[in-house]
Amino acid sequence: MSFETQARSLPRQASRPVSYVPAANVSERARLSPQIQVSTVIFGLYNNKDLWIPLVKRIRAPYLGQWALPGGPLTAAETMTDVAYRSLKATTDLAPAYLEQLYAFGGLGQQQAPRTVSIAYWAILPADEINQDAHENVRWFRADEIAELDLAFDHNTVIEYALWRLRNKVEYSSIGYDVLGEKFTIAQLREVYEAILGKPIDPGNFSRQVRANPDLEATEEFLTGGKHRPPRLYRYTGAADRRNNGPLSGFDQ
Amino acid sequence: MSFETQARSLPRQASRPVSYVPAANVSERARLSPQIQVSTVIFGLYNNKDLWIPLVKRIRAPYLGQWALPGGPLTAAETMTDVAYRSLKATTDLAPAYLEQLYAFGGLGQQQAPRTVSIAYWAILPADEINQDAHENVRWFRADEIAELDLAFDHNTVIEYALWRLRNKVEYSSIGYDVLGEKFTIAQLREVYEAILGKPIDPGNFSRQVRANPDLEATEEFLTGGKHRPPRLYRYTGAADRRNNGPLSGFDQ
DNA sequence: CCAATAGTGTCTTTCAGACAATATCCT
DNA sequence: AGGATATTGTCTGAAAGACACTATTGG
Repeated sequence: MSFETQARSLPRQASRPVSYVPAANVSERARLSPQIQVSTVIFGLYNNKDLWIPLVKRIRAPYLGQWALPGGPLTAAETMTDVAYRSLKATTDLAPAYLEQLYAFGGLGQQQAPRTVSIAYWAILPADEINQDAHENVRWFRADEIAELDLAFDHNTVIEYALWRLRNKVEYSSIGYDVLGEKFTIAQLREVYEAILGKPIDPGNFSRQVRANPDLEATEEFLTGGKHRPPRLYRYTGAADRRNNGPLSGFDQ
Repeated sequence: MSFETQARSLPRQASRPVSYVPAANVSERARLSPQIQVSTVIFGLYNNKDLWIPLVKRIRAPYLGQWALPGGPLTAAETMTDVAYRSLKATTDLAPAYLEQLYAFGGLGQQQAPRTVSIAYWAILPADEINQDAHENVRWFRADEIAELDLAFDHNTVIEYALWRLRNKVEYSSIGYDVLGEKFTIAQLREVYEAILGKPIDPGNFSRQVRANPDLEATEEFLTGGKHRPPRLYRYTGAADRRNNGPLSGFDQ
């Protein structure tokens, strides 16, 4: 059986074999190879209500004076997550509840010399307190308002993509639990989801769905102090599971 | 209302503010910054039946003589996809039906000097013919058999992750259509899915589900020649939609 | 007619979501 | 008691999957 096919979504080029890409010697490679930069989109849940992102004001060219993602250059002795943690600490003083690589950006046509490849990470901070005034040259912005700003480099795109990934991921991974403390109420978890997704969720349905997860363990404690029926506290017992990042779970780069 | 929380999944460090990561001067950066390598996991559908991946035999240290993903160094004048396309051409002579970035790998502890960051891409080839003997030092392996090999670098991990992404993505993106020609039968599309997912799919249910997609247009042509009722040919009219890569669709890096 | 695949019908189960009803605390 | 949120109950509709059945060709 033979089915003829025609056009393709990408042009098919018939050409003679090209030999395997040759390697340059070390000094030539140093001249040719772009620099590597690590940037991090940091999501903070302020009062469990809204999503905020800290940006840093550029203090040198290019894009001097514009807002940019925190980050720094990758040196030979560090992993990329080392650099990501370092810029997290420099801008927020907090350790993230979750950190993962987003994408490697490295188009040409940037206003930069030497040419730079930027590895973007995204992180989410624990949900209690975030000090919005800790550091100079750092300002927190609501995630939804950033689209209106004109950021340095292609950082508008990076943030838009990070937000998309976060909102997708909260639905099927454990980051909702990572953001909370050891014990939490279903309503607190729901607030995290609502803040990330930016929309209200039916409390009854949410409670049922979430409690169907065998990794969620009911404690015998209840949270008192509200002027209503006290909600039960739960604990998340799920292992670092494959769903978060597939075969890359726990892979520290 | 105040909910006390305790432990976290990652340790919280209270520490004094760290100043923003300083930039080194250009010559120092060249010394410190790792080299950038682009590698590509190429998926080929041989006879629409199985998934195959081409590997290249290393002809220099490190890992001399072991199988590795095709790739090459990133130079200042190229985009990363340029390099990916180039290694595609060098190993298969075919243009891919789909190409996307996978992950940036750059852990320490590699047997390499200078330290290297490797940007991995994955690609899938159109589904008709694949010449398995075109190039020297290139050999095609069944995707499922590669786990038993001992590849160079961390390429076993890279391939495992690429396979995971491909299998996830075929369910909700348009790559199934991208692999086929302009007109195709539902059975051909099903074979692509079966090859990628590695399991049989019920023909009746698959047909219904796929035809529920408004981007699939029935033509008035039928494919004759089989010794059975001739199947109708279909055409995919979907635009490059956001579902493939979220806000990054069409972003060429 | 028979073999083989295309395509349809039907039934079951699962799950998300809307929304009403009940439970239990605080003041 | 009344306010407020927690938690449960019930219903509906969408969608996936199992599987039987009909349709249409070539031989």
